Amino acid sequence: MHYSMMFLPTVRETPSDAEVISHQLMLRAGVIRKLTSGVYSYLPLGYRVIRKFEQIVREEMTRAGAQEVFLPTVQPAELWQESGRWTHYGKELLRFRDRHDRECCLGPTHEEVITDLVRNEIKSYRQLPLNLYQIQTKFRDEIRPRFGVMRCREFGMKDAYSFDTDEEGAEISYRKMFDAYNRIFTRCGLKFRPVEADTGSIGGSFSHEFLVTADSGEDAMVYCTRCDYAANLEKAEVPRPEQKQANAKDFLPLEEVCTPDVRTIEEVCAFLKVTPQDVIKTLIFNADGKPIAILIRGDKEVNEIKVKNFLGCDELELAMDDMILEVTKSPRGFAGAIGIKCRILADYSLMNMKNFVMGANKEDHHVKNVNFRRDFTVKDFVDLRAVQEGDVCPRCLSAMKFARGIEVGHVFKLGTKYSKAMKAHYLDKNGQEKIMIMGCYGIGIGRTVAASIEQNYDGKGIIWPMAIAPYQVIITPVNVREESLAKASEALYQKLQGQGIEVLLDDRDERAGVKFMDADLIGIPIRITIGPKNLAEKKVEIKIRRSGEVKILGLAEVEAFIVNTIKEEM
RNA sequence: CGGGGCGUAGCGCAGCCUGGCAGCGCGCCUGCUUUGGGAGCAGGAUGUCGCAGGUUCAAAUCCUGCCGCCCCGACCA
Repeated sequence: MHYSMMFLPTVRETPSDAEVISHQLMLRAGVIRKLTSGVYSYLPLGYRVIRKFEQIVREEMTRAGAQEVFLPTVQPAELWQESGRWTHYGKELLRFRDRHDRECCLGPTHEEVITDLVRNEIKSYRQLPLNLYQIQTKFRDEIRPRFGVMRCREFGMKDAYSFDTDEEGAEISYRKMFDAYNRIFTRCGLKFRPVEADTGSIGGSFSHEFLVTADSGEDAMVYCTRCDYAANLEKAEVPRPEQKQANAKDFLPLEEVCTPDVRTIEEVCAFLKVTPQDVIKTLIFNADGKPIAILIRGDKEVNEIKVKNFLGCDELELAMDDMILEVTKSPRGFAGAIGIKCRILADYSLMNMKNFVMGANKEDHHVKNVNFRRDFTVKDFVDLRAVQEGDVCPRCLSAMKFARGIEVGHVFKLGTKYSKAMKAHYLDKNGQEKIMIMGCYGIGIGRTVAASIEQNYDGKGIIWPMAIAPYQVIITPVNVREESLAKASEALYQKLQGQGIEVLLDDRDERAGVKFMDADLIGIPIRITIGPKNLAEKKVEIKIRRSGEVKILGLAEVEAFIVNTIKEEM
């Protein structure tokens, strides 16, 4: 491509509304432009990157045995009503009516459509397993789009869906996708980590997120410093402490104390001269309209997702004052387990506590020296708390570290959530009707590209990894008005293109400095500078964008060197 | 949806408080000079000051309503 012909608007100044580096650089380097909130156009340079990444995804999907399909964007409400998600998906699902007043939506994901397709065509175990994937635009009406293409409303996504006859088959399908994802992100030169994750509204039983490590990432994870345990913070488990037999002889007498206007843990500790480790927090939640009390040690925080998953409820929020009054007979700030009028869940952190402090379910009162069994009983201790700095690995008890990342891929074992609701059945060897076992596997296309920039940039601009670079080489004649330079550049351009190399020839009548700046900004991995001094000796300069390394090579050696360098970096 | 901010030339912004000629830098166009890290000089074009209404002799500026965008939170994966 000749740069002078290319629609590649670069911008010197940083647009004021771009917060993260990838967003700023994508705008500056002419990769994307915004149309409206959360909706972006990809310009030629950006679209080349997208297509290169998609190509890698296609190759690895094919290698893993998946077949590409192309599915509708507009979907009828009936399908979503069948799966139950018409009511459950919420406002992110953009709904509208067509001219016949039929309810429709824009597909935010395609489980319903694919399940419908497969149930209509697949009848026998002989036709399974099957893995179909699509690379398409999806729409989620995000409450607040942000970070450019990273969290937007309209976005490109690869989704694969697997159908198996049984659990073992589903495990194999899942593993294949898991491996494929590792290959895909490795090929793109990304530093990433698969972590155990919560399944959220997609549903299902088991899941991994692929997080590209970046401080700007929206996801927090913990990982073990010794074994390979890594989990999203929402999912991260806490090891179950060993339960020691409490000796009733150590129990001090229960004592109610007046604590006027003392509500928070800090206030209680200051007032009673105890530490947060001596106090039990009693939090009243509203779970689908029913009150539930969560007991947790004063220095810990509740992980609401764990509570939600344990209860299997749809909605969970801290209770309003009227509900608190109803179950504790006291205002907010004095809840405790003794005599409370609702179900109680206790976190692991309480297991070996004795003589602790908690609310008295009475205004301006707390109780001291509370003990299990004697004062109240807990059926079972559950892991309900948010992992904190200092927590150890649930698998091997070694130290864990915190990190942030960008979710670029997510694999789910769906089980029968959709196949059951939508009756995706097949006949097994014995002529028995069985439900298919499903999995789904997504990759955010634009988001991965943005994540790659978050990991590959410097003060001058983007540094594309070779595998997804829009062009592998940029040829920069220092002055196109000098015919010898222009000619030599054009000749080299033709020669490299003949080798199948993707080359951008900067034939603009611009000053050298401008061209260098643009070449750095748009992040082409290899720059060949053609200047008068070197050319007089039949030499050119090669500069590697990432390392800044410079080489002077004879014209005859250039081709081999470039071919080699590209091969090494792919 | 709650809180905050912004909307003035293609981009980045000043002007608004205290009403009185529509500005600056970059970019763009023309010419000359310059040509290996965002050139210099000279000349030039570009505005529904987000939209609508109101106050006023006079509104970018004050008032009301609406729209759009950004940030924080809630939400979502």
